[in-house]
Amino acid sequence: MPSIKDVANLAGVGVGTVSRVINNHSSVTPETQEKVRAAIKELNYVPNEVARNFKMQKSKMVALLLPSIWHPFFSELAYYIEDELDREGYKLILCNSGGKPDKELYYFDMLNQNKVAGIVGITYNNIEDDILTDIPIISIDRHLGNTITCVTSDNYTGGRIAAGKLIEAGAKKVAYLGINSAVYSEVELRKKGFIDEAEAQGVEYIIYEELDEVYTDERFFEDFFSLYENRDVTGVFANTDILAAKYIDKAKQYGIRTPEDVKVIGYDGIQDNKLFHPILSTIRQPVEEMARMAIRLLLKKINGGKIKQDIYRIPVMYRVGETT
Amino acid sequence: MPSIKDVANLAGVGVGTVSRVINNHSSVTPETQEKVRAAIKELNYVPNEVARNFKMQKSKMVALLLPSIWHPFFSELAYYIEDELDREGYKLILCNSGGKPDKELYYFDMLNQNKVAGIVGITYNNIEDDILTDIPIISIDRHLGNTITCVTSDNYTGGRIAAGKLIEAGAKKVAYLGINSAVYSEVELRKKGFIDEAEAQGVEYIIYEELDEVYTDERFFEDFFSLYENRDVTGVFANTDILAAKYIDKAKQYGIRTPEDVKVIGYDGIQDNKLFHPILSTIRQPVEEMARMAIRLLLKKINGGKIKQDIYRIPVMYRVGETT
DNA sequence: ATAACCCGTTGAAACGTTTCCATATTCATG
DNA sequence: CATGAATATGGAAACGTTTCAACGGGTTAT
Repeated sequence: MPSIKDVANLAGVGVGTVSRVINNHSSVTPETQEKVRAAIKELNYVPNEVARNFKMQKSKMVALLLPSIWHPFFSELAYYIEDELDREGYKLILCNSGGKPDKELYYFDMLNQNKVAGIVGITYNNIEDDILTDIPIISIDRHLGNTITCVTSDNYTGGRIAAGKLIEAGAKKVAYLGINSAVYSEVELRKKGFIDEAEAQGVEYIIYEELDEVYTDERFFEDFFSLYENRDVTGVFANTDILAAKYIDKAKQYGIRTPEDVKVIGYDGIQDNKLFHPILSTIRQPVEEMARMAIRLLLKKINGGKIKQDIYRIPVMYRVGETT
Repeated sequence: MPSIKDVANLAGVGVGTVSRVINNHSSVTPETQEKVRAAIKELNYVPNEVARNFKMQKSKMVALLLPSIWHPFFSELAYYIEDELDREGYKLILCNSGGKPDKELYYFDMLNQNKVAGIVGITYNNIEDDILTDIPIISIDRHLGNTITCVTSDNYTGGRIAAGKLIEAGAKKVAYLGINSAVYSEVELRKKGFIDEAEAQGVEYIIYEELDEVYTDERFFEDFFSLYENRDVTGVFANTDILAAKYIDKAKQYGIRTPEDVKVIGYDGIQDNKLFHPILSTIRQPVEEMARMAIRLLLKKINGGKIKQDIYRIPVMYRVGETT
């Protein structure tokens, strides 16, 4: 494997000159450039990126740390993140934490050792400031503390729209269904928007949540349907699409039909084709914009730029399906 | 950021000793070890993995090159691949080629420069031998040439099972539906198995394919349904789940009901919950086994091991859904 | 004619590891 | 006690790149 030195020798120039030709830094005369390029071609030389990273003490690698790439929301996000990174010449390292705090810490440690240029973190715990010495980090969909810039969808407005659309579709009593991990604070805004809209319109509402994931889905829904005051709910806003689909499935077992008896709206917009039913009415997160925005902000940080806001909220859209 | 030298100085030992303690290579007395560990702790030293990679002329990074992580089949695969790699202390670089040959080459080039330890390639073109100087590579689901070891599901048996199950479910005339890229040779076996089983059972069959992707889905199905000889098909084996779902959707528009009028079986098994309908009857690819097998083989290659077979076929399973 | 300057170029130093050879120490053996 | 073997440690070299101080030669200004 030829090195820059071999190129320099063959071309009859110094290594510095070769380096400057490769990176076209300062000026090199056209003749010299030609000689160098010829030598590169002849030797089939390719720059050793690892050596470069080492010398520069930084790499063009960005890590994406998320619970599971298997989840369709995250895989879509990852797709756009990789695309945006690639446009800027960065590589993506993928890390599945499984949502486990210790695995997240383990990965932070590893990324630290590997001197990645930056991290996009979709974590379930707060990130301690002292974990990351000086690696820029952006979070998506989770507000992790004021030091870390966060890109998220406009959860509050999403909640308001959801309530509004349910009511518009004829719901007289609406319910918010949520399963959250405790530190996942940003999602609370979906609830808040929902409540505010229901109250603004004077419609009765219920909040039904499971925060600590001690319940199984089974128990969660069993309890919901057995509670007397939930009997006359005619509009349901589930805080994720998956939860909405689970609700619809369970409801059917109780003889409650969607959308005839109850209107349902989810959140995320993970269905990207119309092949499987029910097609959920949902608050669509602008995944592509979130991904690209996150990367642009991250690269700005990497390049020493200052970022003004600490939360960027991208507008959501209501997407009508078969469940309202 | 402290280096190994700082640790050595503080501990009052040589750099070699520190290195040996970190990697516990040859013997170091317990006392010396203790001194070194204390110094490491005090300085908050973490080994610089980039420098190590540089010196060793190899990294613990493996690249996964695939058309799109967004596709549920690939995202499941990626999940298990990352998991298996992580167990062995390897990191995963994710590359979406979009199925574009030039992007694939571009990535190969990049990975070459970055001296990744190995590549899992799910590509749409044949990989030229000369592209990869000496990076071990494994392909999944695509047989790319005899030099490259391939892990795949047992496509032939899958095809036979599909035909068998359709006939068992009462189909009198069966059809194979396929959309393939031309070099994607391994999938041909699904067709071959299908044909062999239909012939073995003496059942009439049709092969309906689109190889070059010049048709839109629209045209593909329009032509299928308008062909006279396709009218009495009562069993359809689509070579992917997505294609099966599209077929069912289109068929409905023509007044053909599934499974009443036609039984449908897909291939892949991408649905991992029972929330969306129709739940496809399908030939389930053993994604997890394929992923782990691929990584185990790749790591074996990386560590200089010899691999006996050049194709590893993992058994498939028939998973019954609502469409047969 | 000399000084000052500019431009293109050179090559050594440095980045943080691992490895290997040399040296120092310990220990067992005769 | 002398010798040799085994064990423990130190430190220089090397990996391939970038960068920077220094240099040479040509041009311009004085």
